[in-house]
Amino acid sequence: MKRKGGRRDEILQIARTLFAEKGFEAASIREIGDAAGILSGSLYYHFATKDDMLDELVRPFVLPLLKHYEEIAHSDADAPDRLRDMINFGLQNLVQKPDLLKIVANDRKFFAKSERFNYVEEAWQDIFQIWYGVLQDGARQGEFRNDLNLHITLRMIIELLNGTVDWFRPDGRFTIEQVIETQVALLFGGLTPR
Amino acid sequence: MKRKGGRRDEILQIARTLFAEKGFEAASIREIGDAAGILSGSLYYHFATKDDMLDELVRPFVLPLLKHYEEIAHSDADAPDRLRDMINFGLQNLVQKPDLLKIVANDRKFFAKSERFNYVEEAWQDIFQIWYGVLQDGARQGEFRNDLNLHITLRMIIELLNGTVDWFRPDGRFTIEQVIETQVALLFGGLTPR
DNA sequence: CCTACCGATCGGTAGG
DNA sequence: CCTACCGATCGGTAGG
Repeated sequence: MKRKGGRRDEILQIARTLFAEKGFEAASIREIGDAAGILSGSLYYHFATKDDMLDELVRPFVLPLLKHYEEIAHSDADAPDRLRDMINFGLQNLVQKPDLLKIVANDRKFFAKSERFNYVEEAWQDIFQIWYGVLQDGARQGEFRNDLNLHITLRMIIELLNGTVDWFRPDGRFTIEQVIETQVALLFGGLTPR
Repeated sequence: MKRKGGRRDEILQIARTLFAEKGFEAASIREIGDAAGILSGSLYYHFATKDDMLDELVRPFVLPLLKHYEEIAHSDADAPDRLRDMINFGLQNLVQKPDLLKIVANDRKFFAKSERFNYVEEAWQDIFQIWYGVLQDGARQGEFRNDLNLHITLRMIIELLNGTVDWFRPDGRFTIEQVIETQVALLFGGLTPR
């Protein structure tokens, strides 16, 4: 009885892979069907629409993501430690759920223009606010430099993390730990030797 | 006689806008026709294929771009100055030709998979190599820290610049000079006060 | 889950 | 540059 949704879940995971690879709109239901060994029309026995498949994948990913960032940001560590923790979490999350992060990061235009998926863009905005708060705290406490435009700095950090989605491969030359170390070192210390 | 291509060029500039806005594949020839006040079929009086339109836009943009980076990289300034110049050029270029940079940065997947447009991805690879050389020079000369993984650092810098394409607006809150200043300051000096 | 479709849209074309 | 199309592909459906 628990196994009833087994096939359904298999299809959903196949869709996840294709959405991440080609983008949601570019991935066709015929490709999903082919990969699942099924006719495209038969997908509609399991799911009402293509959008439903996306929603079922993305919703349970985005909301906990936001919640986790909130938890880190509201801990009582100092701003540099919280920033480190957020970078660490963001990149570890990339390794654990690369497909979902790719979808959510690369299809932002689609989510933003779709009423149904507005919550994804809203979650991004919330996450940005959380990062911004940490930057602001650090600048006020003198833990970060106060001569930087924080909005631009925030954009830079976000691009940095979301951009990593498109080149990092777990089986590649670098471990995620190396990437985290380099990104934290560069972000905190800069290129110039001290 | 010189005005013969006037209409043709108008259409090309309309296509440029739409390719940048929606991505090359998502922008349809019907949208281009509509925006030009023409039927989609009539576009083929001016251009043989949709790919031709893209090629005519992208080729004369990409090759000089690569050449310009090469010139900066081969100047006899020290590595930090060359890096500054490259960032400066990259961001000024973003202001002057935002559409073309968006196309070339955002449709990389398409260019990479298309044989005809391989030269775009190759130009990116060449540009990355140029940046990498400057980073390497600086690290060897002791002008940059030597404890950073340069490959990962390079990725970070590229993402930083290409990511700016998606949020910077010339009519927005920040001037490009502010963005350049912040990016250079953060990249060279880091978040931690000295 | 298959058979057999649907209307809409895609890039592109022949003939004027 | 328009008229009037083409075959291919899209997301989705009725009936079994």
